[in-house]
Amino acid sequence: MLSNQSKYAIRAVLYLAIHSDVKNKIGTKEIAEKIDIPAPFLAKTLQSLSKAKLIHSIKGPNGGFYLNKEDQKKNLLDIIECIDGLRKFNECFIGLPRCSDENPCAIHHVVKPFKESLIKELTTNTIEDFAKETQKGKSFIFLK
Amino acid sequence: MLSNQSKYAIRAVLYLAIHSDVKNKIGTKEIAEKIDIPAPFLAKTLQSLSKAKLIHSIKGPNGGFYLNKEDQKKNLLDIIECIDGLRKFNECFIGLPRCSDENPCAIHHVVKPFKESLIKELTTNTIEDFAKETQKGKSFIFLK
DNA sequence: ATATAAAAAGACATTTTTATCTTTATATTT
DNA sequence: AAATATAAAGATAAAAATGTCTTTTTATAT
Repeated sequence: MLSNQSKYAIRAVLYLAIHSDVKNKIGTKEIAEKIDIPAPFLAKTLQSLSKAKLIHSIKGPNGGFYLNKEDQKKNLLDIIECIDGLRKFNECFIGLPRCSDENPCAIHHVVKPFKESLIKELTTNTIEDFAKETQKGKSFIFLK
Repeated sequence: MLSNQSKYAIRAVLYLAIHSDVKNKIGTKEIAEKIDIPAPFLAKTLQSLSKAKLIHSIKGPNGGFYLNKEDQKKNLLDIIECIDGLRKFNECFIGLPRCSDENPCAIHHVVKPFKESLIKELTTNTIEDFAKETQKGKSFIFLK
């Protein structure tokens, strides 16, 4: 479904949502260790998110990545869009170039409702919302 | 979501469901042209399906691929399982190794219902069912 | 029997994704 | 101002997915 990179991005952003703010920046090494993903690849990933202003960063000693208040209000589809693009979500399940409601592929009507509701879930819930559930101990972003 | 190969497999199988039977075998070239996908890659794909007995084939002059009555009763998840495996459907949306109902990832509860219903749709409808809708002109397996 | 047409099998090539390493730029601290 | 820690950028490497080509096997038709 998602690329590894998008998965890493989501986990890293949720980690930042829980543990960082403007006063507490976090480096790639810590994040990579805590959510158990390759550090150099994560660095690349966070750079992309930072360039897109979905997260923020400061260089130098005591620098690192963090989410500000606005960043917390973004949603997971913003993250996915930045890393993978939305093609995956929009394109036809069996790869027809012009599949649409008017000219549906053989399984269009079976797949469409799930796509739509999934997108709705990923856009109406904020990063903060997901982070809060994890902070309450109701869900996890790492599991060994 | 699905790999290209799975998408090709589904389209090819639906093509065979509509156009083939034991008396009317179809070669890779015809299928590839009709559903607009690379012929050699399709050949590989059909060989895998054939090996798994999800479709059938005969070598030699007038040989080719076809679906028998039993094959028509199989479902699309069988096809996907043969080509991609089911890992994609079972694994955690954000890549946690031990994500489960008891230890859910941060978005487990948001994603789970869609996965389950999608799997249900892909298993309860047969290949024949999808083919019939296409034969009625209500859906397509190629679209230029 | 022989020739032929098709799938099956296997080797090869390309592209994309994933991952790592090195250098550069920049804030911060001393 | 200098040293340092960190992100940013860029180059390289490895693995997986996608796609192509060649050879072998086998059923059919002649």
